[in-house]
Amino acid sequence: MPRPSYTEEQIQDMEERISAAALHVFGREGYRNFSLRAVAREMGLTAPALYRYVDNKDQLLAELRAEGFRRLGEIFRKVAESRARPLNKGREMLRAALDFAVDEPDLYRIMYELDQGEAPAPQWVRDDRQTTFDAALTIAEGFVAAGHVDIDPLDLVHLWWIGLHGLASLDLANQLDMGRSRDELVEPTVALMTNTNYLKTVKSEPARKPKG
Amino acid sequence: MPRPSYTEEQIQDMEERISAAALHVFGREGYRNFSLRAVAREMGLTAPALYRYVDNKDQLLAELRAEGFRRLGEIFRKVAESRARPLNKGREMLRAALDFAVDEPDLYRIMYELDQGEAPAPQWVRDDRQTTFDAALTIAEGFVAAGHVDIDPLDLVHLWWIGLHGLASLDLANQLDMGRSRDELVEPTVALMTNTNYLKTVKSEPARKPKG
DNA sequence: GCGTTAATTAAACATGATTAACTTAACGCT
DNA sequence: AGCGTTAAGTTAATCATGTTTAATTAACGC
Repeated sequence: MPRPSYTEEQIQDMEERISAAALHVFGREGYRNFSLRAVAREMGLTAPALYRYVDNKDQLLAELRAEGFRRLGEIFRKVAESRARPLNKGREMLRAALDFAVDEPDLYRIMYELDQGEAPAPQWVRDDRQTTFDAALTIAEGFVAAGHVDIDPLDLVHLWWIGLHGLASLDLANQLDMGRSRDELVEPTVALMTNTNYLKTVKSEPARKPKG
Repeated sequence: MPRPSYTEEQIQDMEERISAAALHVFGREGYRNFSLRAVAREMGLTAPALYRYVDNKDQLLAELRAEGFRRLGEIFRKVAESRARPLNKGREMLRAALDFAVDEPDLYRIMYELDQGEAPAPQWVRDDRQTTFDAALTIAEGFVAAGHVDIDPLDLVHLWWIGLHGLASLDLANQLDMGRSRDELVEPTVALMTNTNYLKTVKSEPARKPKG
């Protein structure tokens, strides 16, 4: 006899509309001025109404972050399933991830600039991240298995991740204004990260004691 | 006959106390909860009092950012002036910068996570950043001049910067929880960034068309 | 103590996150 | 049609924030 709750579809639709609006607001207002009220305004609602679908601001951002990782994972999986040679799969993956950062700067920012020291990401976000990472790891394993390099695949993904994120992050932070642009750096970075000579010797470097 | 203004020293002292308090608060509260009022409380003042020394919140953060770049530049210059061989200078620089990020995580975060898309850094901050970058460039030039690699020094510093920031940033964002820790990645990263075989071939890689 | 002006505070305003209380709308039932 | 029930949404309220304006206090030379 009571008014029925929204169906699962309706709720999901609502959540998607909120995500879309949030992303839109984030892109327009930036990190500092991103507010739930603005998201609500964007949707023609009042802010408290959002609380029926979102626990709080952090959770909404976490939602977006998880979605970002999922999308990136999808991209990785597509590369992994392509019939390119392992060497090129590695390179394509790096380029694709950089493209993702350029195409979805807001999403990328949310993915990586959020839990900096503050509350760590909730487990379900980490799970999505792990899945994405695993897809990349698969590609690295193929790369190593093809005999291109002599390195633990897990080390290799990490190095890829570092190069990838370093370039993407500096670019999005508008710090690449010192003589070389992102476009000029993509290929050198990709080359460095997948240069087989380079990587073969990484392991044989004499160990240095860390720090002081 | 009127009460005299603070001397230059007093003002500078005040500014330093504000910076110190701000950094302290930032470290304690994180980015999201960093507030001028908290800084004022920390100093036993009220928030409006700060406005005599600081234009606004953004400017205070910009101040900290500039100081961060200056400190990092000091570190680079020390390495540059050491009598190590050019190859090792490059490696020491990378390690020193990573140490800096670990020792001053708050400063590092402010340096790189701030003007993400929003208002770009004011010119005086960029100037300090440029000076720091130039110090690193000097080291890269020595590295190249020593014949270790065949690459434009400007490209090389950028690659260094990318690797450096990639690792530091992922670490500070608490994202290195997927099998390899920061400590385990420092040396492989440094090695990759200064491996002479690796870099010699970067230039000769066939160019790929960027993006789509 | 007095006048003057710097340093600081108290008050105020606008915006934000979040919660609580209220209103409205949509159903099943009679 | 009207009632009971409950979901969805709104309004009102609380508290923290950045920032500005109007006091207030403090330190000096006289």
